[in-house]
Amino acid sequence: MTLSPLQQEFVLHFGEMGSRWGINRTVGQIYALLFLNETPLNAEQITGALGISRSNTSMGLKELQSWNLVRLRHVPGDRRDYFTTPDDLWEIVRTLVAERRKREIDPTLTKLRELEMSGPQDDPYAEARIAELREMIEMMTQFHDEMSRLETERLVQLMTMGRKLGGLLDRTPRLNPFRRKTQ
Amino acid sequence: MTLSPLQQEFVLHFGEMGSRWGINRTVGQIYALLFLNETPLNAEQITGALGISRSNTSMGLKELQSWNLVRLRHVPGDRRDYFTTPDDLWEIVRTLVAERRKREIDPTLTKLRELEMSGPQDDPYAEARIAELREMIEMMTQFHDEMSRLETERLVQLMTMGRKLGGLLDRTPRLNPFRRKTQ
DNA sequence: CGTCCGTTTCAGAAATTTCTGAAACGGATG
DNA sequence: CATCCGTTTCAGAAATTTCTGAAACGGACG
Repeated sequence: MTLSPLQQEFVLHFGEMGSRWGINRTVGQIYALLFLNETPLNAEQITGALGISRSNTSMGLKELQSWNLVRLRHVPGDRRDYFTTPDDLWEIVRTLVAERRKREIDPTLTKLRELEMSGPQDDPYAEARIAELREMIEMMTQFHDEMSRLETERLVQLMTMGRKLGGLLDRTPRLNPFRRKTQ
Repeated sequence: MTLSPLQQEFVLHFGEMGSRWGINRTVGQIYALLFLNETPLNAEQITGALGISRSNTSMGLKELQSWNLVRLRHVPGDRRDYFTTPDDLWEIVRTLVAERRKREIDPTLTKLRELEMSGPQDDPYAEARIAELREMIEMMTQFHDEMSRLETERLVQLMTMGRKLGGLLDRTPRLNPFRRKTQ
């Protein structure tokens, strides 16, 4: 497996961005490589293409699997594991958002609820701040839950509506009985 | 400055989450501390409360300022810098999203455009994949641009509408001339 | 202009994360 | 049940990130 200059550059970029994205360089590179390849790759091919150790590849693939970012494939008559990324970019984004929420938001929401459970602590400002934060996070996660139920087509439709969404609120009185401005 | 048990636990949690959020422990802790305190704190107070070095505090504050996550205040007759977080949680979220986009998305969007600029590379699948990715990111960043123009109240309104948004698409034919299903 | 009070910088130390090679593991097959 | 082929684990090495203390800096004030 040798990489085209295009693949090379893309892979290196994903490697560099890896740490900002909460994964490491290798994981970023492996993902990039799979993303650009139509045919699934096995661990040996990945190892060769990226010039990393076999065990590093194994770790990286495990990590990507824990993120649900890769699909495992099997080739008839070959018992090695082959990996790809989903074709559908929207599916990838959904997964990414869901997994980041799981790792970055949910533990904090749990912690905030715990802190509230442990009763008044004689620090009214902090308590209010924590409650407020919990409420906001709940609102956002609930919104996310509902958006993730939408079919992709609907989601895209909403996104492309863009600014019109704001105006829409005024035009749908039945759904928005408490709007501030009358038209 | 001594912390209440509530503050203590909140601060430690933010410290632990820091690395998942793309900041480090200290930065997370400083932010948490400021978040829970109504009155602004100076670097010395932060240093004492968290038991870290003065220079570490300085670095952390610099980092938080680069994220636009803290506000600088001055107390009359005192030339030390005092810091707080904005009161408005929505403002905080807006900032967070904007900054993460700047760090995690924009560089990649730039890179993708560069790769496309460098012309056909005799790797049609990779090229198509890159173009597709760029288009999706553009759609999402554009959507973000438009959402960030909305007043907070509107945003909250949209979020609490939740699932109704999906159905809404069918009921607004003027804004959605290409919808698939007729009611 | 020198002192005082606070902030920032920076080089090295400490801690953490990532990566490797070797060994253990596993399960299909003859 | 031994061998073969591939995967996973793991302890130590390497790299990176974070943190510290000391020194440099800066600007207000007498």
